[in-house]
Amino acid sequence: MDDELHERIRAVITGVPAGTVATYGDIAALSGAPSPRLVGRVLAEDGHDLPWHRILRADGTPAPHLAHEQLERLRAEGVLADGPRVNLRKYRRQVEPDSADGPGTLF
DNA sequence: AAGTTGACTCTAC
DNA sequence: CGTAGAGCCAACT
Repeated sequence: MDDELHERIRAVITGVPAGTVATYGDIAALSGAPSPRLVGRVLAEDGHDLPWHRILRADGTPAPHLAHEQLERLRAEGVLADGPRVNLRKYRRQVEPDSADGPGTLF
């Protein structure tokens, strides 16, 4: 049943560390969701108890209708947004501090 | 059953 | 940086 997937998605979102952010695609990949859209659906339906404000779109901008509050909440957690956009490079999953590579080559 | 919709993403121009 | 199209999946009409 997809109930399990639903719960798994919730679990992954809950597991996102405070002060960091993740994209819908990330949640989808980590939870095994077939598509990022499912993540959005779960959040819309049952995200009231989850740290939904840590979930951003692939370009670092939050969903249009929530943008205002989301950025506000993130700011309260120490995630500083550059305009309407959040620096995914810096806050996304808190990637390793060093990749033996110059800037821009990460990921 | 077929068409829309939506807290999405990617590639192309 | 912007728009456009295609792919995507489950719920809703």
